[in-house]
Amino acid sequence: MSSATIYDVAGAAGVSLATVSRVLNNPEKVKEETRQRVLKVIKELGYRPNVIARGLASRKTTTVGVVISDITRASVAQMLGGISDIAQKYKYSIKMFAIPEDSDVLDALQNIVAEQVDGILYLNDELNDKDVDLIKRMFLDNNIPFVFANVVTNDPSVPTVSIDYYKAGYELTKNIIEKGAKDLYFLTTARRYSVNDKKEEGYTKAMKESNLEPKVIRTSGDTSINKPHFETFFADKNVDGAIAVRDSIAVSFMNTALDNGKKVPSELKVAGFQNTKYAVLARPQLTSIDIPVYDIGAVSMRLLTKLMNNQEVENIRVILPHYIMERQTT
Amino acid sequence: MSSATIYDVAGAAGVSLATVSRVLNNPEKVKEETRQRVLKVIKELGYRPNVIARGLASRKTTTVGVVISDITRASVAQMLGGISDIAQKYKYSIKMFAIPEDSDVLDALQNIVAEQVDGILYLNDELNDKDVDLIKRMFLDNNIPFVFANVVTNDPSVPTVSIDYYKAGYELTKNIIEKGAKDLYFLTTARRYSVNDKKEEGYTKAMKESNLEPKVIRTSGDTSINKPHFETFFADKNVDGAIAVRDSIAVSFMNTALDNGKKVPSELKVAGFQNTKYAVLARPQLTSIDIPVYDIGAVSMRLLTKLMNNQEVENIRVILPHYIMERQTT
DNA sequence: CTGAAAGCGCTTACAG
DNA sequence: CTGAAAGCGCTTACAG
Repeated sequence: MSSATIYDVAGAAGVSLATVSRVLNNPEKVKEETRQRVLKVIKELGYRPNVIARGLASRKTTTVGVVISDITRASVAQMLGGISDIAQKYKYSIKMFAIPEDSDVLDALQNIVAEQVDGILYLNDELNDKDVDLIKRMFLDNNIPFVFANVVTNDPSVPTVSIDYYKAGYELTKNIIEKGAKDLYFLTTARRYSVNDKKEEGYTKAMKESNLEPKVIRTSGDTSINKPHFETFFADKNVDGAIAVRDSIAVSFMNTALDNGKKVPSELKVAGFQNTKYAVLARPQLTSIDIPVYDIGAVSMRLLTKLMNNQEVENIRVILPHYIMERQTT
Repeated sequence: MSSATIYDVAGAAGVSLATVSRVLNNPEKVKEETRQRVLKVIKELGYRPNVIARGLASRKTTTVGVVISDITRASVAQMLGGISDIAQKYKYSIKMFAIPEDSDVLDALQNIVAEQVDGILYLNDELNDKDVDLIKRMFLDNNIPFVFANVVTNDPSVPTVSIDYYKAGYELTKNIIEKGAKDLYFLTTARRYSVNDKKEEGYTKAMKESNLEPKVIRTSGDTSINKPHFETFFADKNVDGAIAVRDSIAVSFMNTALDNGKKVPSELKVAGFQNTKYAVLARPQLTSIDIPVYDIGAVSMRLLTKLMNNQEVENIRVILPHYIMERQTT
């Protein structure tokens, strides 16, 4: 039942444990013949090195910590998919850490550091620049490589993979203005954080360029709370367009509009961000900014492997391309 | 920068490292006064035990492996949420293992075992009884506790947490028949596996009880492939009802029906399984079997902790309650 | 209640 | 190219 150890292999192959270790880690240093003999025994015994012992001896765990603040976000699963695929390729394991809502983030991160991960991936959290700075310092103090995935910050020293949210917000707004919207609203989350702020800046810029008044509505990310909020909206406001920071908010807004007799897209144009399944399954199908979520995960993980191995990295702030997926709502 | 070790603490507190270890693991064995002194030093130095060294020495890693075959499934994120919350409560870390599509599952599991996890959670995979049996034997051989979450099997010795899919399928079908559907189809995945097979059995039973002919359509789980498939459907078939094994399939079928001029629910009743956000955001809103996905994750993890600690478990096959969330499509 | 010592299963200079 | 030995940072009988 309990699996074979390196001693068992050494004994059966008639070599020292050091040689077995070399066969696994530095095969070129072992004579071909010996190597084959050891490899044969390894296979026969079904030996797999105990990664914990290896981790302690080598001070490398080949494990990365993935920090997730809100696991229910639609993008998390896809991002994890990208991370996982690349991690597998480079033989890294993934330890997942969900940070509970109202906990001390820095303390939670200390614990993650104590887990001896070789690097940390910090996923699309609702962080502002100050938060990022605090977290960055903590990682630096502990000398642990890190990458922020889908978190934006102005600090040029922070490794980041994301899209240009400012530009995306700008382009999407321009696009909808060109299609005729004038009373174009921007629906964002109540809580302010950098990713959504960037989208909003782009929106505001585009509106002003067209001499239109930016109108920002802050609402809950929770679609079930949105509905009553949106209901009151149509009673007292003129509105012929809406851009929401998430597809789910866009769809929920659109559904309320439809229930209130608005025609989409002729009377009201709607668009979202992320291009999730919601956008495709909605009727009419939702126009949305396509964000390469899987790629953000994959590229982040790739960047982290380079950082962990002290490889030369030309650019630690990667911007991935986005595009407007135009559908029936605009 | 590099954090303090147990030696540093012992030195600063004027005790042996054994005592420091006891303060952490068996505090009742240490004199109050000594304990306080050690605790104070621990806090001052910001000492956190190296979990890798602890794992090697104690042969317990307080880490569980979570095996996920298809991370893009809508339910995975929620299930991970439940798992994570309970794991945190019992101080377990989570290592995530995505099993690549066409890989050798048993070999992948061997690797997970080599990671020295204390237990394994196997998430809602598309497994049949034979697969489950193979996997179970592997875990047993390696003497590692495990729980299958949202996987059903007839083997009474396999710890499982899920809902009664047979009953759910039966009840949902009955419900829709009572509302008048006669040509009621069942849309399931091309690949056969136990969870969907159970739903189908329940459907078939209910249809036969009402002297209606069961009609099962196997289609892709991929909604983008479904559409052309469904298009041909309305050309040559009478259909006044459809139950799909997933919400996304149900919505995609309904949308095609709507495009083909069918009225929902008067001419066609539609229902799905899982009660995801898709069901709520769809128009008309979809009737669906509510599956407590978060709870399945949480209860699985709780069960696993008991198994890992050799606690008495009254029932290793937990069935959680489900209900029919009736909405506008039926 | 506390300490000295062995051991967990590996890696890695250091000799040879 | 290979082996003996130290060490990674802990836990845990065993003495006292």
